[in-house]
Amino acid sequence: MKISDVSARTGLSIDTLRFYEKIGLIDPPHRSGGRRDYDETILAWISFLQALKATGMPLSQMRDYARMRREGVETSAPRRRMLQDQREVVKARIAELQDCLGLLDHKIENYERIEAEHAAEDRRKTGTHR
Amino acid sequence: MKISDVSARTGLSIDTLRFYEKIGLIDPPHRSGGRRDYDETILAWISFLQALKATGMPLSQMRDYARMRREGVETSAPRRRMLQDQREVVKARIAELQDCLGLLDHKIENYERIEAEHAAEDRRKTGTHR
DNA sequence: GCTTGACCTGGAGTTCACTCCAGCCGGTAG
DNA sequence: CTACCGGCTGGAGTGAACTCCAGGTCAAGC
Repeated sequence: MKISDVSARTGLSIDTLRFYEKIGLIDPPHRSGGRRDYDETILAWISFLQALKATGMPLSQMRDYARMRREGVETSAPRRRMLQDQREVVKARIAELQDCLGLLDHKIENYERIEAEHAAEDRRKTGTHR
Repeated sequence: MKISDVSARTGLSIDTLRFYEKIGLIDPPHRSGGRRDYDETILAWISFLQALKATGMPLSQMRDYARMRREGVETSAPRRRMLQDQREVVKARIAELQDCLGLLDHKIENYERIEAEHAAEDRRKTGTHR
């Protein structure tokens, strides 16, 4: 698979793929004629990276995870711990967002009330009552 | 209230408060002897800003909101719409994070399984079976 | 055989949201 | 009176995560 294929299938730009390789998130793929030649397994890994990113994990931590993954099964425990920690982060974030949702709902209701009053005011002024 | 008080009560640094003022998120407060002198109402506004920020809204949008707020009640509708849009953003983000949570749980279980097998393997090797 | 287009590299530039700094001022404690 | 503290300004610097660019290579199509 060419880099353009990986880009199309993952939604990451070609530049981002090379950037991720440079910082150690993605293993350097084989080359054919100087060009990167990825195998299919990269897609699952990238989609996992995208999920970690979606959780808000910084690239630096993702890089640590990727490094441990390369080191094999003996790093299983710390990797699991990383994911467990991240799960707590995500839970906390969800709770925070739910609080925000409540506040937004409250504010929106407030605006609706104000707009209704304002409209009533307008009707009274223009004499279009009832 | 001095800037250091506002900083202490909101958790925003003094630099951040001045920065928010510079970009138009916070109205320039009165000055006493050249120093900023905030009144209590600033606290509610900043806490609302912090909530918007927590939803992931960029400062540029928050600045638009702040500008409309200064313009008064006739901007009520667009402000309400902003908050409604942001509510959808937040809902989508919560859904995304919940998906991530599921993936993390799955991965963590996987690690637990692998670690259990690995431990079993170790016991067999060292002859400490059962 | 020449042009085109995809890919390569190293490095510079961008955006966002701060954060820090030098140099200045003015009120207060010793 | 002077030394210090907290605040002031304009502007530079930071870190994260890309994004873009110049200049080069190479295989394939016409």
